[in-house]
Amino acid sequence: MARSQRKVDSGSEGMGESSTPARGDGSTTRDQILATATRMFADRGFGGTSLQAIADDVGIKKPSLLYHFKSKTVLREKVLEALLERWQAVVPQVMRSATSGERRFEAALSEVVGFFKQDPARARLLMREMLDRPEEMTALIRAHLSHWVMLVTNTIRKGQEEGVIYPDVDPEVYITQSVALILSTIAGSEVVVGILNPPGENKTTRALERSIKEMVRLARYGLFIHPER
Amino acid sequence: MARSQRKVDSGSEGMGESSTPARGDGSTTRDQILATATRMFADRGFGGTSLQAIADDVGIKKPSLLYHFKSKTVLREKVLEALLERWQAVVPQVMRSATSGERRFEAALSEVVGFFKQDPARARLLMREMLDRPEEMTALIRAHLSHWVMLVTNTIRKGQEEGVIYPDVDPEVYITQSVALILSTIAGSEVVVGILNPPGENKTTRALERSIKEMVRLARYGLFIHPER
DNA sequence: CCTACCGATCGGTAGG
DNA sequence: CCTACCGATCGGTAGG
Repeated sequence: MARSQRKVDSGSEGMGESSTPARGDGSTTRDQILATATRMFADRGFGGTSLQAIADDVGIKKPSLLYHFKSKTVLREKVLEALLERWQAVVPQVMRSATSGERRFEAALSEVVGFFKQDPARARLLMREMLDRPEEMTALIRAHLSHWVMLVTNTIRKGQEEGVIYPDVDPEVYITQSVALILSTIAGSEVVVGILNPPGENKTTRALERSIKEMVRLARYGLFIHPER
Repeated sequence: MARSQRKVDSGSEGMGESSTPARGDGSTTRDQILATATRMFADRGFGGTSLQAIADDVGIKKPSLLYHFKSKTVLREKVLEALLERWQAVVPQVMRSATSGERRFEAALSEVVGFFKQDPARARLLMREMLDRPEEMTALIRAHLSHWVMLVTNTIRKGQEEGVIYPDVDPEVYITQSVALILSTIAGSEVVVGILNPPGENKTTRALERSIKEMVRLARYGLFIHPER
């Protein structure tokens, strides 16, 4: 079960900040804790993950973990912060793609899909937070995503004025639905793949690609009056 | 916090089966436990719900709960069974609606939506199970839903041959996506409503209706070549 | 970053 | 359906 059992030989030279002790692979203990916690919270949920399990996987003792994050709640907050930071990094690229036109729309969409496909734990984690703490999640989205939502909303409205997007699309709702679709496609991929693949072999990636393709199609056909084929 | 604190005065007349002691409202203790467990598992997750909390809410002691369900795992299984039984009850009606045509498609869709809207805990519960136990969930879906999925798949294929449904729709995947869309719309409604409604007032139902309407539109426009307006 | 330890709570059992 | 109780594990602290 342990992830990196190697003992850290540098234990007491007394001058490095303990939050950034050098590792062979360049990752700090703090980063390792965040990475493990992200994965475990996504897989088993916050309540279903013990600090002990995280500490074991990182290869430290529980009190050491609590030195880096002073409570389990703080750890959860930091995990979410790290996730949202990574998201903020891809937003500009998404926005550049989304400014207009169907081809660009598709590029923007696959940018978002890529963000979650690159690390499916992100999708599962966000979904769990939505279920576990809807109020906090709402606040978080308002703080970090409302600007993005507004921009996309405006782009859709422009498309409606130009007559290329269905006039009865509800832009804001459309966006939330699209994101929900992406999240559940990635987060639920294990189940969907299991349904698509007859009991026997599991061509996981194939079924996932098939799932993503249909999702993008659904998003496009629901938006553009004359979707390109 | 307690739901029904009233003491059951009939404690020892010695002849009724303990699994069906009469209640004023006609529900057995067993049913009350199932109902409370369903709601709590949906709200806080299986791991986040203690048997103590369920027992408190029902108004009995924990060991009494374990008399009705011999372990927490068994309780979870029975909760899911009860949910799937209710689902099986609406399937015939859905199928009758879905046999052909756009109007009928819409009726079938709103039948499914109604099932979850009637008790949103169902959507949250299924979503959590998908995240917590993907393998068991896959098996459960295969056992209880594969027949339904096959029928809808065939209906879509027929529509494609008749030229009313886009030929590039992937029927099986389309169905899973639609269900995912319904589930996340209902299960995530609290968050979505929070996003749609500016910080102040919360016209919950209005925003939810708006969300459901757009969801149905998305499903229709993604399926039919010339959607009726 | 560790050892040693805490009170609280967990799911579950014995026995009536 | 209850009282009484179990060992295990939980998040967290003291102190180094």
